[in-house]
Amino acid sequence: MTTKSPAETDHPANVYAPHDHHACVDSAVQTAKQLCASEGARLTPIRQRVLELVWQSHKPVGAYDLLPTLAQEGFNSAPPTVYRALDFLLELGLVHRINSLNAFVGCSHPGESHPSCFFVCNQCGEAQELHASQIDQVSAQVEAMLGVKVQQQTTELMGLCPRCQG
Amino acid sequence: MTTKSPAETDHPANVYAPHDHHACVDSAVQTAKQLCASEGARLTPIRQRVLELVWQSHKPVGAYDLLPTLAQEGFNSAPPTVYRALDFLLELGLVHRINSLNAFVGCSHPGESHPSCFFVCNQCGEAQELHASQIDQVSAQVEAMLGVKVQQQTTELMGLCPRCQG
DNA sequence: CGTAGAATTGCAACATTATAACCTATTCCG
DNA sequence: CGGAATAGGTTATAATGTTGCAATTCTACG
Repeated sequence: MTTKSPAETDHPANVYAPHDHHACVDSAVQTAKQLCASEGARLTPIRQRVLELVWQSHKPVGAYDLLPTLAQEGFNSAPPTVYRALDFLLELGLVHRINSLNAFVGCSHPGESHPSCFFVCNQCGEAQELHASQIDQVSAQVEAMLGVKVQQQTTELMGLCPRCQG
Repeated sequence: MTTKSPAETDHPANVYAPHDHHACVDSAVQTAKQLCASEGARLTPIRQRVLELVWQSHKPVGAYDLLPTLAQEGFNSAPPTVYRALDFLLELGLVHRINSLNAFVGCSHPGESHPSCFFVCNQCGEAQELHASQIDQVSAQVEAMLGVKVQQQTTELMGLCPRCQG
């Protein structure tokens, strides 16, 4: 695989379309390594493995779902281990948390700080990260309306993906 | 208090400004009664009391926070009791759930189905429901972009309210 | 009325998700 | 090296939410 800058990642524009998912995982790990290098953060084996496991599919995954796999692979697998790895990945923006599901999913464009916005299929569970242009305008509009200062923003849309509508 | 249609409720446009909070609670209960009547739903004592308690402030409140008060007042106060009441109120759109806080807050405009959108102050914890015009356009934009069908939508903004920016 | 069916509530146990506290091991860097 | 900072191991527990079933209350309808 050729080296790419963090911005040029191999993620499909629509996860509900067929795609080479292997490339998703590879790309996520590559980007993570670069980001950690540039931030002086350490992508330890546990952290990298948790990142890979989160990326195993586009379905948000619960922290406890990761424990058995980590145990099988000889990693420590107590809850704090996984939560610490996830917290690390969250801080670097490598994963997002889907609050309505208590679950975690890989970020398709880490590095650039951005509001978290996902569509999640109610049936198959796959989540697509979005950069709807309207979303970015919301915080500005709200700041103007209320006189507040927005620090974080997350939007979660649920419904049926193209494959699950028929 | 004069009777009002559900649309004409007594809620301030900005909860961070001083307001007669008693009117918030009264209005919420009145609206709930009307809505239940028109829907053929039963606003039982527990359900009404839970609604009132959720409305005691504009801070989202955890389900377990309600248990001691209900117990003091002679209501049953096991978790299922509260969760059932909250589920009922959620279904009727009388309260919203703030997923990032695992907490519940009164809806200021029940009756009209709408996306849930809140600003929550990271410092004082008070939550303001919003009807940012951009928000309503997001689901249409996402449906067009991905070919999905959106069924629910929630947005949560966190930051500092006018009073807490000092 | 009065009873059948539906909705609601009481209750006990349990499941899931997340964190606290405390200690050891590793890594970084002067 | 040696001390500070970071990361990980371990145990226990907190916080949040659910299941299943029995008992009760309400409602509609004959």
